[in-house]
Amino acid sequence: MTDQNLRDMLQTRGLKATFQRITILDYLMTHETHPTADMIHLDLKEISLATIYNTLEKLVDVGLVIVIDTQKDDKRHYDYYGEPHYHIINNNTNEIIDADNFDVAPLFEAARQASGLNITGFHIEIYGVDPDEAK
Amino acid sequence: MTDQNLRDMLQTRGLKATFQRITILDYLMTHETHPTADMIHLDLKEISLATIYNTLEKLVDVGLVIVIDTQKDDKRHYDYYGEPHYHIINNNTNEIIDADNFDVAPLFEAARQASGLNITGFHIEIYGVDPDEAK
DNA sequence: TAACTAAATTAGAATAATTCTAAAAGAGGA
DNA sequence: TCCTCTTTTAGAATTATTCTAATTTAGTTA
Repeated sequence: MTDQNLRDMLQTRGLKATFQRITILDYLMTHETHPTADMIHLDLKEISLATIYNTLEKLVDVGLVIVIDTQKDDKRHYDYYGEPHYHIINNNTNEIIDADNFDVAPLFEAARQASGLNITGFHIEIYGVDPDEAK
Repeated sequence: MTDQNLRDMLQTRGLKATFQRITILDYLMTHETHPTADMIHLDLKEISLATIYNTLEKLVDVGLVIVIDTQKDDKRHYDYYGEPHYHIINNNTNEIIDADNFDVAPLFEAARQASGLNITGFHIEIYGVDPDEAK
C-alpha cells in the first residue's frame, strides 16, 4: 500500500490526509495485533496519544476501523476493517482471530424482521477455549 | 419468579444467595432496559455501587448475565441472559433490542472450523437505522 | 508560490467508569 | 448457636479516555 493509496483512502472518505492519519492507518493495516490506543502509541511515539484517540475515532466514523471490546481487559482494541469479518476470541490466551467464513446476509434479514430497521453493520465476537484445555 | 427460585439459580451456580445478589438478579430479569451499573444503583440505592459491580461480575462469570458494549457511550450495559440472544442497536435512538430469531449453530461451526477452538459463547450486535430517517 | 482558513495536532489537565482496600457484616455448615 | 469464609461497604485509588486552548498544518485560492 503506497502512501498515495493511503491518502486516497482517507480523502475519498472526507478526511484530510495528515501524516498522523496515514501513519496510523498504515499501522493498523499492517498489524494483525488488534492493538489498543496505548499499544499504537508505544510503537508510534512521535504521535501524541490524544491524536491517536482522535484519529481512531475518525477512522471508526468512516468505517475503515472497528472497535473490539474483548471483555478480557478494560481497553478498546482497534482493527482495520477493510473487509467485514467477525472475531473469535480464545478465552485461554485472549488471542483475537479474524474470520470471514460466514455469510451474514441471513442474520441481517433476521435482524431486519425483528426490528424493522435498515441494517448498517454488525459486530460479532465468538468465544472459545482450546479443545485440549480442561474447561 | 419467587425468592426461592432466585436463590436456587444462584446456589446451583455456586454463588451464595445474598440479599444483594437476589435483588440485582431479580432487577435484571424484570427490566428490559439493559442498564449500566450506575442505572441499577439509582434504582437500588440500598446496595452500594461497589457491590453492584462485584455482583454483576459474578453473574457474568456464571453466565446468567452478559455485558453489552453499545459503542454509543463509555459505559457497560448489562443484560439477563437466560436464553442466548443477540442485540439490535438502533443508531438513531441508541435503543437496544433483544432478538433470538436466528440459529447460531452454523456460525458456531464456521468459528470452530476457522479457529479449531471449542466454542463456548457469542456476542452479536447488529446496528441499524430507522428506515424513515435519512442516513 | 504565497497567503489564507478551517481543520488537525498537541501537552497536559480533567473526567468518570471501574477497581481496590481493609474493616464490618452475613451466609451456610457443623 | 458458633465458626469460618465469603460478601458487603465507603471511600480512596486507578486509569482509559476526553477535554481545553494554543499551535501547526493541509488543501485551497489568488
